[in-house]
Amino acid sequence: MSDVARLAGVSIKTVSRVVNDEPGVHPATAERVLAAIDQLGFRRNLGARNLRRGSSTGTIGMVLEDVGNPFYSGITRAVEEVSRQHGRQVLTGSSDEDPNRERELALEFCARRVDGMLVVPAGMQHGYLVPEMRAGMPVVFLDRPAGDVVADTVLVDNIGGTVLAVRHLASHGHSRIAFLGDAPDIFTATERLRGFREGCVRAGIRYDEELVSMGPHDERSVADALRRVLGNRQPATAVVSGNNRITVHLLRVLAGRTDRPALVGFDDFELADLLNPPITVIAHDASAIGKAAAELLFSRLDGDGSPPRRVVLPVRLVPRGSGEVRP
Amino acid sequence: MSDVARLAGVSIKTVSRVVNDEPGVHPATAERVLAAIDQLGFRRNLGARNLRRGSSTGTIGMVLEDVGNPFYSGITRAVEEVSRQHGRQVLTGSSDEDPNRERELALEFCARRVDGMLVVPAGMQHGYLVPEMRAGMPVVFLDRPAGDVVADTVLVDNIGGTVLAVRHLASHGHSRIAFLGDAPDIFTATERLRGFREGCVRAGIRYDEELVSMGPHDERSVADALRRVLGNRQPATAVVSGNNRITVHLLRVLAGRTDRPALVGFDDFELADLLNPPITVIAHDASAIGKAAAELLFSRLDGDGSPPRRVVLPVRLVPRGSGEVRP
DNA sequence: GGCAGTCATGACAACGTTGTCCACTGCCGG
DNA sequence: CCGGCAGTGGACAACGTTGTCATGACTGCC
Repeated sequence: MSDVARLAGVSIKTVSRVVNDEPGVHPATAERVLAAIDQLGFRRNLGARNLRRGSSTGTIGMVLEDVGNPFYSGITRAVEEVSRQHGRQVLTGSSDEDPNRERELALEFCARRVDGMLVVPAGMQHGYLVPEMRAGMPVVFLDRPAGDVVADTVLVDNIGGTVLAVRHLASHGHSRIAFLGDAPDIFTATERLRGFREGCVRAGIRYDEELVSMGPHDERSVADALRRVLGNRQPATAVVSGNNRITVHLLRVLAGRTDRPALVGFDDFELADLLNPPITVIAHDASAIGKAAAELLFSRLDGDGSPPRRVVLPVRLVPRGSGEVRP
Repeated sequence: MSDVARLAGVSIKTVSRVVNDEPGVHPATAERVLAAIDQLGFRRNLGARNLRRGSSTGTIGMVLEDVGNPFYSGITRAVEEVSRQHGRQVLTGSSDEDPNRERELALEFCARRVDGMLVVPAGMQHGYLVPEMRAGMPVVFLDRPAGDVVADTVLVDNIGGTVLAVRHLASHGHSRIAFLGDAPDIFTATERLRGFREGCVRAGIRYDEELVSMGPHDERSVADALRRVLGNRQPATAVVSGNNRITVHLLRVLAGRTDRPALVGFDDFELADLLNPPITVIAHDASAIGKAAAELLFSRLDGDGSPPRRVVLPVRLVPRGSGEVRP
């Protein structure tokens, strides 16, 4: 900046005035300054600016499980969109379900003085965020609630979703329904299992633990689980899958078989409608989650001091065929 | 920091020494300082630190087309991974193919003093980056080359890919092959078209402009284009699709028809193998692109001053069925 | 001509941190 | 008893900006 000032023959403060569009600079002077800026390729240092002004850094942080997963990248996209409208950039990091990594990323973002943070919790302990939150940094948790702090949270109706799935399958005559879910330390997994159980009760079906297999799941473990529930003395005639990845594994395993059980998957996914049979899913909108969470975050940044909110977004069953099979 | 110093009864410099693990602090003193830090929830301001040290900001910027697109989110994930190994955070932004937005994002990242930048070009003019590059900021372009600057670039073998696709279809007896590509101002689109043409020549097939439709494409325009090439006096018996989104649109359009042409799609996508018929694709690895680009960037940051490189990653044809149909 | 009132500009401090350099305390050997 | 040395701690400047306030040159008016 002082280089620019020297070249334009003005003081550094005048350059500052020009780059900040402050009034009170003679047009001819401004012209000279702009020319100098252009010639030197000067770009003001936002870090220094933020330091001096004590103002926001213009960034928000986002910790999620895996940007590579279409579900989370959909969320990311929506968050980016809302952030743009509010003039903020987004720092992202993937935790890979590792609580330490989540913590590391979140604290790193704090040190960078993000204006706010969106977190898809990997672990159950979030006490480490309390000092920041007390210092005024808003945090919104997405997809899963925080372990041990009260904070804004955006969830989908996990329980309602699996209740719907079971009801749907039961209404098509299934009474032996299996559930393949994610690892039980993941909030959404246990909620969906709970909904599954509740759905069984409401539909008057016996809840059979032998038909439940909780992850972590890869293709092989899904194959094993499927073999088990289908090879049972009283085999399952339908399966509810706990998330999009498990559904995909399941589809790949089922591709080789002829005795395909009915299937309802939690989470919608691209091309589900073009498979044979098309896959019935519990759909919810990833971008809606991102949008709701980001908007909640920005309302906090705009001074909304109301008590922490818990937003639960609705899910809907999209019947496509795979769940309408009769046993 | 001065609060911490006051609470611990030391000078602010001593606190600095403690947080930086500098030698020359009495263990008992360090203990007191750490306790004070913990009690106050102090987190050092990385912005100020970087300003003072004139060191790297520990961030890299990444401008891409749309994080929500699985192809780019795969790249993002790989970039994140490599960046983590090099101790950097990643700022991302989606340009939506808008050159102005790309420029805006890139300059914003520059103002934040990112250590380096990865750019999927939306436009053809990148002169605006020259000052930064001259000032030592490495930039690597991905998926498409920069318009008017010489710089590191990571591409896939677009031409080779469509040549392969045409050869494959021709070897199954097709001689009337259509090409549905993206907008011609997108580098990959014209390259793939060029490969298509070249493939026709090599296979001894007549290249017929009436069978080519360049986008931008949505589902409706794909349907129109398909109707045109199939309704031709000499209808196409096979289609090459120019990218994953066009392929998906095409699949949705084709779902209703019985006279399905053979199909080879550029870009692999999840579940392509589970469709009926399974979709033959020109596959390349999104994460390999991200990894290669990020590693190139970090090698520049580590001082590699060799001339700009152009890395072209191989593609391969994955035969699955949709391309093996006979006319 | 003098005086208030504008306008354009600049000097200086401060943001939170760290590097440099100096000062103090003991303690040792001569 | 003193000089020097090792081990500590602190004062101060600087990073690149911007907010505050002061300065100086003009203008218009009595």
